[in-house]
Amino acid sequence: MTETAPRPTLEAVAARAGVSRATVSRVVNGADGVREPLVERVRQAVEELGYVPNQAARSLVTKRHDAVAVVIAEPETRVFSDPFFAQQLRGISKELTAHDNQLVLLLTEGRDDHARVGRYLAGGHVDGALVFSLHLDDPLPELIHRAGVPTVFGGRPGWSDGLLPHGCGPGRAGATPTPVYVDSDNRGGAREAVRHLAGLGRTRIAHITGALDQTSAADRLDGYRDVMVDADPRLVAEGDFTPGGGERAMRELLDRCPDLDAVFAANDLMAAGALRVLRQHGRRVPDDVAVVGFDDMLPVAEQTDPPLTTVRQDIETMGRLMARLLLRGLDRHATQEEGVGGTPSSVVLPTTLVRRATA
Amino acid sequence: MTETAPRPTLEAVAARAGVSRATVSRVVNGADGVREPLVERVRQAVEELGYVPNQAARSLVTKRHDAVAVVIAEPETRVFSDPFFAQQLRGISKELTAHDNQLVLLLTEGRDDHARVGRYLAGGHVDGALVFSLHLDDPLPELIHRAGVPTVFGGRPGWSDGLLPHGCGPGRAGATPTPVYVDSDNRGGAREAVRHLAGLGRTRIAHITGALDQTSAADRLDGYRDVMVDADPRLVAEGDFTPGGGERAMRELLDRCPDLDAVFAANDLMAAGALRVLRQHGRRVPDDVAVVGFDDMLPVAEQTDPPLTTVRQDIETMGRLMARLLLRGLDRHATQEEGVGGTPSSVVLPTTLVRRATA
DNA sequence: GTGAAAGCGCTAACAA
DNA sequence: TTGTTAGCGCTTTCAC
Repeated sequence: MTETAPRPTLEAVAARAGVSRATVSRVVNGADGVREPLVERVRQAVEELGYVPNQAARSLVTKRHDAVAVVIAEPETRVFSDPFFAQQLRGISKELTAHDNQLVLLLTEGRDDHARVGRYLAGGHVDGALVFSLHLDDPLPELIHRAGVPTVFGGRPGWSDGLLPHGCGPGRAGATPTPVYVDSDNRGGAREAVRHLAGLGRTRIAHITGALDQTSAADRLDGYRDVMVDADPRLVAEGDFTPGGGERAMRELLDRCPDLDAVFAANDLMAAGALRVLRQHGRRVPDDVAVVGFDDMLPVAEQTDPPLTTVRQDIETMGRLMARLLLRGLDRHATQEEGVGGTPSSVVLPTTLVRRATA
Repeated sequence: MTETAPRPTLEAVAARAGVSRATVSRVVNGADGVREPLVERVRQAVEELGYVPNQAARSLVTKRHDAVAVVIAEPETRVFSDPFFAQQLRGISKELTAHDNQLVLLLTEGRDDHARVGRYLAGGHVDGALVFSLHLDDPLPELIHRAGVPTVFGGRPGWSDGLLPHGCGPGRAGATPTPVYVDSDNRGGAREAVRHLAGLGRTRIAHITGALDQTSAADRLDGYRDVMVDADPRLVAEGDFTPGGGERAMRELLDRCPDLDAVFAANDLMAAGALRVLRQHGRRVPDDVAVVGFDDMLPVAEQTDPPLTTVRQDIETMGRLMARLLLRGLDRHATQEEGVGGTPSSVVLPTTLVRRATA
């Protein structure tokens, strides 16, 4: 299994190079003010001994970890099957590695996991956290808040309209924090989708919602209602952002309102499920029923039959932005220039309609 | 973004409870030998202060981290779209959390990432590593070896037949390590698949390989050849374990050998791709062409049309086993009982043929 | 420019 | 049973 020979320490390098620990530290950390020949000697000693700094020791004094946790409140099965997360993580990962930060992925399914994640964050393994796919009444924000870890949320948290859900923990933190988040203009995007369908002359426009305990789903529903002011409530069916959920919802809708002529699904995965059901029921798309999705997840939207018209949000950019916001906040923190660049605040990104063949 | 109030230390708790740091440490770590009333006082102080141990400080002295890295040598896009990884991670995750270990996921795409991962592992953030999806000539094993981190591989590493690829690093480690790995009986499973097809009376049996720089793909090809001793070499097309690769390979095969009557694909994803191409070309499955996959990835194998006959390997169990082997090894290490339970050694799991409709 | 020394927060001998 | 003490490996003043 590989043996664990004791790793060389700063001390060892210093001895070998014939200098003090302080000098080695300076060289290793790229501080200037060390004369060239010494630098060379130290470099060589480091090389020869295969020295790598012990991060625990370093963190103990610097209180930095150069690591950021990404917390996703979904079961593995979803995280690893919904391309949404892949894209978001890709964006985050790029930004973090560009700034030499490690990404630590934490998935939380159940209650036990929450406790574990809380301990991990509070244990000071990471400098900050990126949290997404929050659900209503999720204990996570409270936990994170108590852990005192700087955080940026992906998607507007459900409790942003006031206080944290369960009151503040002992000792930690002062005022109720204003959450910093990155989100798409879900409501606006939904409006655009539904208006597009209406512009096509459709009047019986149905909506398949996402999991309504997430703000993204609720916001898209609101957008739908903005346009369909007095819509038949039976035209709305609740989904859960999964293909299976989309199928179920579509069947339900077809059952309740056989005369529907359009469907706006809250994401592409559900739209794909809906398309399958429509085909099974002999409805032609877009002739009989027009369909619009949300996300523009390329591997999904381009592969459906026919290719999916959808609302595009730049997910990778959202990820990048989350990471950037967090790192900037950490920086600001470190350099004490509170308020110079201004406290980072939330960002809402615009969406665009991508026309393909389903509407 | 949340403020960072200084966290309370052991010292603070001790002061508040009116005991020594040692006692607090004992209580916090669940050591017995502390009298009940004191335990109570300490517990309360911990609670009141919201104390959480500083892991960096703890690791510095214990040299334990209760964290394990999972290293996957694939781009995010694949990791997050191939259910194989999801299942494996699920198994690993279950086993690790059962033993109170954190899972740290490290994805490595390119050369830069390798260096970063190497630094991370050598930096002593984790007690061990679980590595999979290794490719031939991957610098990872060498890096990990130099980092001196106990490791269990998922799938037999390509260099197991002798030494490490590039010679040993400076200072670290002694003898060439025998890699510990968990794998399926890829060759045996492939043989069974092909024999099954032969048993159906098929004679022009083609094979779509996986990425041949991975031992799993090479082993499955070997199994195919074991049965198809003097097969037409044109019956073998190279794929890459992705659906797109399966489609390409299938087209190639159809082009080269229009008379083929069966296909064994090295995984389900490629089999699904092959099925699509066969349908496009008007071949009926299994009447004209019988198809067998590998993996028995339920969300794939059961959803294909018709449902896929395939070689089942229990991926989640593989993951669990990898984690268990690693943890056991770490334990052994810690308790010095070298050799008592025997050094953990590799495991090869059996496969079974699952008959559905394609063969 | 370089080194000596203090101390980050914790655990683990060892004493009491 | 509890407290005292000595580091773990590193960074960082502060002298030289």
